[in-house]
Amino acid sequence: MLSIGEMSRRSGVKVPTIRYYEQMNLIDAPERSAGNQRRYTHAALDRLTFIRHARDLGLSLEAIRELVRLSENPAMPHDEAHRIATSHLAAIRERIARLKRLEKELTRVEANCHADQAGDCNIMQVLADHGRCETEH
Amino acid sequence: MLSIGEMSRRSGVKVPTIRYYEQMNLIDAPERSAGNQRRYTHAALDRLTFIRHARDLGLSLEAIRELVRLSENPAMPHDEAHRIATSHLAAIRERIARLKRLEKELTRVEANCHADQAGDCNIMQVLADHGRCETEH
DNA sequence: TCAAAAGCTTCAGTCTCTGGAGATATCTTG
DNA sequence: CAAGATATCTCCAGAGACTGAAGCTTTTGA
Repeated sequence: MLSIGEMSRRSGVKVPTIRYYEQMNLIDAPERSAGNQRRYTHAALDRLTFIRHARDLGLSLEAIRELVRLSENPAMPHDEAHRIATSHLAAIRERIARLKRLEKELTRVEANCHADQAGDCNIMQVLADHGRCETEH
Repeated sequence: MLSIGEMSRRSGVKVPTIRYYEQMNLIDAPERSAGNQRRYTHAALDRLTFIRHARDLGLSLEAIRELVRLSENPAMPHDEAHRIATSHLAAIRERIARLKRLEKELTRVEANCHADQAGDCNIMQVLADHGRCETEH
């Protein structure tokens, strides 16, 4: 049995956020100790980690709620889960591509920016010039 | 002179968001038409695009406000701008790495998921198993 | 055993938008 | 030029996803 702090440490989700997820019905209310403190199972930790990763992926809590529901109901056809998850894939790829470009530029900047004034600083250039990039917005 | 809708189309920032940025002092209040509608210069469009990209990068509006202030004051040393921007670089790289991993896995899933039930669906596996991944949280 | 650390509930606040209502302005086309 | 469609205006409320503080109780560990 894990305390909420232990859950937080292991999942990377902050304590108040875990309570928030419980309130939002993303995770089940766990058992309580004699003194009314939350005590989680390892299954609960797995679910929380699942949520954490789905959030990293950019899924909304609503989408995650749907996925969680489906995963608890494994007799249900998976088309729905697929639809929810894949509907985010294009957006994710777009985000990755943009971030990768910016990362490359920023890395270059970091390596060789020797300007003495903000106006000459590459970082400004990167952020400003990127406006003329080919990505459609 | 650009209308707010034109600004929105060209920058990819929604109309209410542009007004919000004005209210938050991220962009200057533009001139108005005789009928009180906002009319923007191309410089304003550049600035908005700058903000858009900085947001994509994950900078907070507060950080952007600082950068904007610096970029308007090009006589000021750029260490500050550098500090603000580079302070996000590690986090960005981390995000990219995580997203890349997940994208790879999701792509694989998309290509060959033929399960009939949610319990067998790779997407669930990906999200759940990723909990055992090497990334520290 | 007893103090420090962790947890509890409640509630308010933050950040970054986003949308609706109702009124006004601008553009387009007949 | 008139009229109708479309775009803007302001104001305000709400959403989504947390986050933190206050004041109190429980657990832990030296």
